[in-house]
Amino acid sequence: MALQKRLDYGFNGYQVPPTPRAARSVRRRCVFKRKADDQQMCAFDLLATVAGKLLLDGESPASAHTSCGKEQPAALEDSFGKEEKDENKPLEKILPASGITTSDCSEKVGPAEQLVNDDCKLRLGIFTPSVDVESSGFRLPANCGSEDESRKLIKMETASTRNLSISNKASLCSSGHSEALDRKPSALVSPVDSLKFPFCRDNTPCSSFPGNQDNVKLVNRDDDENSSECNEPGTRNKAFKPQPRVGDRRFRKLLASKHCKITPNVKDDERYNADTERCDYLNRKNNIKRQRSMRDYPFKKRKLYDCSSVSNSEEGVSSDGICTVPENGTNGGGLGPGPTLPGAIPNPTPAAGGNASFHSRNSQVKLKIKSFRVPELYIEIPENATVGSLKRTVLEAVNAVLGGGLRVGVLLQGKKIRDDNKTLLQTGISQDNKMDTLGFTLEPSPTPAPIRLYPEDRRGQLLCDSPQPLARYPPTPSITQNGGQQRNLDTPPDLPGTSFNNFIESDHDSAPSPPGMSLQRTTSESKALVPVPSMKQDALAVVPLRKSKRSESAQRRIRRPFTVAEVEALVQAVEKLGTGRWRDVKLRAFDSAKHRTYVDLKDKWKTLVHTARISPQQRRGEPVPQELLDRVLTAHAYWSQQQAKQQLKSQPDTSLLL
DNA sequence: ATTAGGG
DNA sequence: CCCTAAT
Repeated sequence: MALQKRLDYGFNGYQVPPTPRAARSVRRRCVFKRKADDQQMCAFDLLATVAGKLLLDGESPASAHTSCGKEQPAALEDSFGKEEKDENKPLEKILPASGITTSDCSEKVGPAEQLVNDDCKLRLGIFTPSVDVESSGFRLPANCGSEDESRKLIKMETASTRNLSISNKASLCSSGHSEALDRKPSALVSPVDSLKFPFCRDNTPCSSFPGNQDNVKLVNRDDDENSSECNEPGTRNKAFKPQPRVGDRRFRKLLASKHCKITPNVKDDERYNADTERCDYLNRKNNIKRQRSMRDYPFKKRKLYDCSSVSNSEEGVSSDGICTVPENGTNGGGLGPGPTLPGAIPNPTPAAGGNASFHSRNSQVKLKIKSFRVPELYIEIPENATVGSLKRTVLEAVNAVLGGGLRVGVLLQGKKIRDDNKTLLQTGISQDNKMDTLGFTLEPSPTPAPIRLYPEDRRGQLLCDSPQPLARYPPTPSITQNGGQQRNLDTPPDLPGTSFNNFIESDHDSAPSPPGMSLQRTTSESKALVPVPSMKQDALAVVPLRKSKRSESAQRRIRRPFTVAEVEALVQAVEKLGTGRWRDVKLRAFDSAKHRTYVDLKDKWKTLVHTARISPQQRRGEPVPQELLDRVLTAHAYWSQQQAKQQLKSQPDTSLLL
């Protein structure tokens, strides 16, 4: 690196040590650095600050953009709005023209900066597809006092994102109440206004199975090698792992969920926070649904997956006591575990001093969150890296942030509302005149056990103090996750923008984004956002130091569920070759799928056989056509028999003896 | 390097 | 998917 010049996209966050794999990869490096003074903060803090402006319905129709452009996800956009198409082109070649420069980014970023020579910061913005309010808006049943207007539609505009000055975050964090901090826009921001990340992409690498005949070979572009190294498990930053699960789900829901209803019931929130373990299922489900809907989002949650696994271990280890407990303490006293139906009327949560009377009426407040913007990311990448790698790097960075576990904060008139138990009415959110000042922020979720960099940090208190999001989007109750079939009607998993995971995962494909989704530049950034100090970040920040048992050794490979096409290829190959010849099967049908080893195929077959034997209701993951499963059983039976015969022949003695 | 099977 | 044992 000494010789190499790096671009540093700023994200005031954490540093992510290159994973072994990344290290090996000469091509690029991704390093997240956090500012020196910001060491203890978690990147998430910064990133996640998002503010939203709520507009009353109809207030500014123009602002509601629902169209979705087709852009590549994570496409690097130069300042001119022109997208660099050649991913293989070295950055240095395009940078000058693109406005991304290596020029002067003088700010020191912190300890890590030794690695960095030049810092160029790009602002990253993430845009969620606008969601139709009607169908997708969040509904917040609120107890309404005087006015019974049944519903207010609120459109939330993208809030502007700003960099938080982190200097005194300590105070910020600890102070229990929100102060609107004022942040100054970071000087680091490069000319590049923002990178846009469409949430809605529909690239499906998915392969329709090509060959119908005998030799089916999957053309798998899923090469590990080519795909971003960053995405590779090994490359993945472990630092981020801790938060993923919860955040993942939550985030997804926040972003995309249509039909999400949020009940004011705080308790629900709490409950949801607690459940971090179902992410996998959720993800899986999402994938499935997605496919069913014909929208294959290429990105799978590869990273998240890894992250979670790692993080978990970390969590367990972390001694801070920061708990993994999501947020209980303060408000949610006893959240009943039982799932609350979305439509259920929230129990009035008597906040201290709250007006119990209010809850008698429920007015619905509809909110539409058009997009969230991710504040700043620092990315370090070699100058000669390709655009494609840059994209992946950015994607990874964003993913790390988003997938790390987010929670939502609610700001009203610049103040953070910490009491989750208050009703919208009580806080004034339901009042029209205050809608404008309503903002949402994304904050790192405290849930994942953070690993702290500095032992002495005051993280503990911070965590405790952390504000409770007013309206957190409740993840679908366990129902959804368990029964593959049954899902909450209110939360269709399929939304394009919904799964961030997917987004992240697909490094290779750059399919066109699904119609309807657009990336728009947020013009409103300037307004609306209220500064939110990030506090719990500490937890996140910790990550870098963590040494997981695994960290040193090879990392677990990313989970890559077999697609139906792959299954078909496998079945076909096995039908022909039989079981026990996995190497041949691999060569025959998965020769190009570098990430599928013969062991994987063997394992898959094993699971397929199992899957075929269990009832459809018990099956999880992407549904495999019954027809294929039947073939699996047939082939399995046949080859098992063959095998038996073989053995019989080879060892007649045995039979004789018996 | 493969195969088989348990975890 | 991982890990191991046995080939």
